Order: sequence, then C-alpha cells, then structure tokens
Amino acid sequence: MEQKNIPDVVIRRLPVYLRVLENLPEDFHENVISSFELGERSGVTPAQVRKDLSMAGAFGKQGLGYDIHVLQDKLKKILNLDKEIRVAIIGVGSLGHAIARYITQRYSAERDYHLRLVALFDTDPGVLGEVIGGIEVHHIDSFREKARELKFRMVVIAVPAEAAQAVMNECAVAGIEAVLNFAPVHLKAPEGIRIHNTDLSIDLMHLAYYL
Amino acid sequence: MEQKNIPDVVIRRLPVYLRVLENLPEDFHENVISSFELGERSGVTPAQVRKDLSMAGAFGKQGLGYDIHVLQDKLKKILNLDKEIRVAIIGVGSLGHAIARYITQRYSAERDYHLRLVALFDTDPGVLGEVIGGIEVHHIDSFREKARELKFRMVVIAVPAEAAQAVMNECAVAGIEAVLNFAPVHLKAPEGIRIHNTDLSIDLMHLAYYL
DNA sequence: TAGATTGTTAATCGATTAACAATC
DNA sequence: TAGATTGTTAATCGATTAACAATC
Repeated sequence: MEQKNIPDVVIRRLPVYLRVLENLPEDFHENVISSFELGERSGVTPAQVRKDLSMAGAFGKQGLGYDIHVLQDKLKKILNLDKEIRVAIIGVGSLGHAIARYITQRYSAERDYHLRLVALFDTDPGVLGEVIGGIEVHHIDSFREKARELKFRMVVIAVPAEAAQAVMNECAVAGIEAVLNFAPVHLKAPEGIRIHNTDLSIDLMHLAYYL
Repeated sequence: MEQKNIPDVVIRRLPVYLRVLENLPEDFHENVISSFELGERSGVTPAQVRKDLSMAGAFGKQGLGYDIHVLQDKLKKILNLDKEIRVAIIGVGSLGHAIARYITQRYSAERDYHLRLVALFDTDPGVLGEVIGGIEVHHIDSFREKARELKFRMVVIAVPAEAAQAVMNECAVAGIEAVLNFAPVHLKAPEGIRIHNTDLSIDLMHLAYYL
C-alpha cells in the first residue's frame, strides 16, 4: 500500500519504530531487522508492524526483514524529519524549562535530523531575558513578530491552564500549524491547526485506576 | 451497566471528565451538567460521554443531566482518588524536577484528594540531598527500604534511557504496582506491574507529520 | 534449495455513533 | 404537562489479528 491517508493511530506508532532503530544496541550487528524484532522492541505485534510499515509505504525483503538504514530514512521522510523542524515554547516555568532542555539536548548535534528550538516566550519578568540552550526568553507580545522572523510552525504550550486559550488564539493568528499543549485544559483546534493535548496529571490518574 | 471490566480507553477519559468538573468556570451556576456540555469541554461527543459514564456506573437524570458533585465523587472513587495516592519519582533531572513541582503544586492543599509526592531518588551526587517541595532526594540504593517505609505504590521514571530498564527492575522487586515512564525507551511490564510509556519527543514527531 | 519473513487479504474484535424509548 | 436529556441497544465504522501465498 502507498502512503495515502495513513490513519492517525499508525502515524503515532511510526516515531516509536524510528526511536527503536536509532537506539539499537551496539551489539546489534545486522543491517536488517525483522517485524518480530522491531515489534518486540516497540511493544507492538509483528503483524501490526508489517501492516503499519506497508501503509507507510516501506518495504522489506521476504525472508530477511527491513533494511535498517532504508527504513529509518523512510520514516523520517514521512514524519517530515528530513527537514529541520523549528519549535517554539510558550511558558518557561519548570515544565517549559525541562522541555527546552530536552529538545536542545536530544535533537541537536549528533543526530542527522533536527527538531530545533528557536524561541521561548513568557510574560514573567523573572524569566524574561534568561537564556536556555542558547535561546533567550522573549515577551509573548513579540510572538507574532518572532514567528514571522524565525519561521517556526510548531509550538509547545506550557503555561497555566487559565492562560492557555489566549495563547492558543495568539498561535492561530500567527499562523502556527501544530501545537502540543501541556496546560491542563482541553484546547480545541481552531481552523487548520493540529493540537495534541497532553497532561501529566491525567496520566497519573489513569494509572491510579490500576492500583 | 455496572463497572465491571471497563475498557482502558474509557478509563483514560474519566480523568478528563473529572478535570472538567473541577475547573468549571465561576459563572457556571448549575449544579448539574449535561452530556453535551461535558462533552464539549472534554473534546468528546455527548454519546461517548453517556456511554462512558454509564460504564463507570454513574447516573444522571433524564431531562437534566448529571449532578456535578455526585459525578465528581463517583469518578474519584473509580480512579481510587478517594484514597491518598503516594508517588515517588526516580530521576531528578530537569524533567524529574518539573514533575515533582507539578505534583506538589497541583495536588496539595485545596484539593479534596491527593496525589502525594513522598520520595525522590537519583544517583547524581549533585542533586542528592536537595529538597524539592519539602521532599529530599535520596540515593536510589535506598529505594527498596524507602518503598517499604513510605508505602508508595506508584513511581514516575524520569531517568536517561540507558538507566530505565534497571530502574524498572528495581521497582519490580520493591513491589511497585504502577509506573509512568518518561525515559525514551519502551519498557515492558514485568508480571503484575502496570506501565504507561510516555515520551515528549514521540509527541513532537507525531505532530511533525501534520506540518 | 530450504527456511524465513514479507505484504496483503479476510476474519475478528472492539470502539464509536446513531437512534429512541424511558423518564425526569 | 411539554421539553430535555438520559441509558441502552443496535448499526456502523475502524483497527487489530490471523493466515498464507509470494519470494528473498
């Protein structure tokens, strides 16, 4: 199958596969990996792996498996990681801080693709002007201007719940295309923006059920 | 329907509903909420809300909706939030720090239920002994002992990928029941432990697809 | 070649949506 | 009462799993 309208559930698993390929142990000397092995390391059944990869337009060789390097490239391409992805973070509290660190550390230098942190925003004079991973914290008032200037299309929201909707609106006017929201409110996507809502406390409560 | 074997997809939405109920705006003067209103605020269809709540054994009144207070209690009960939930964090880098802050700030004091942070662990001498939200950072070597002493059954893992599996094993022997893993590896659950894997970079790559 | 593993189709399973009688 | 909204059943939709012919 070729990659037309890949369902979102599948898309969500592709980065997991990619992560596995990138972190194969030293002693993994094959240059090929089977759907069994890849599934094992991704927490997915082999059948699922093959189905997903075929939808993604990847192809392996019968009797052998998938060429690791080829598969990696294919996945990066689909996920747009063959281009540099420029990201801004709004809200530089402890969570925003941690995310900034995470992005700069995990995606720079040695990787052959980048998720690049290009801007940080807040309103608190206490953090304004601070520099994290080489990036300065700007006032949110300059958001629209900076968005144009630095050409980022993806934003991480890490502000308090009360401020999140206003920030979202600001993103909308600035032409942002994708938002990862950590504020504990369900933000709904204005026209043409893709939002993923994520909330640590919801994960904790979810787990609590199983105690 | 009564709450036997509620599917995990449903359980995952219950905390979302609970969060909505807790954060209803000041000017929301009703003491009752309809599946339409609740769905709207949760990003879920009204039919879904009713189905979920009926599986959870909650009940509303035809023509009116759900009593907010009653529903809140019901959801808390199901999610075990009627008891105090004691949580430990392993790995006090910037992410561990942020999570610690988040838990102590969001779940203490004014809420009538608690997710209580009771212990922090690391190996880095640089953070050992540091106190966050009133909790001291202990060496991981004392984990088993502290687990017994402080009776926490839920753990958040925020260590580097390489260390995660070892930490997981340590949790298993210490009798931990639920783990929220932020390390960028898929950890699989040893016998009797519930694990949720979560990874910021996977969310970012997932979103990148839609750019 | 023989053995292994893919890609894909068909079967199953589960989740979401629609619809509506019951009833507040 | 009339209007609104639940709880639940049945219909639909979609995702996962099984199975196996194709083929490296």
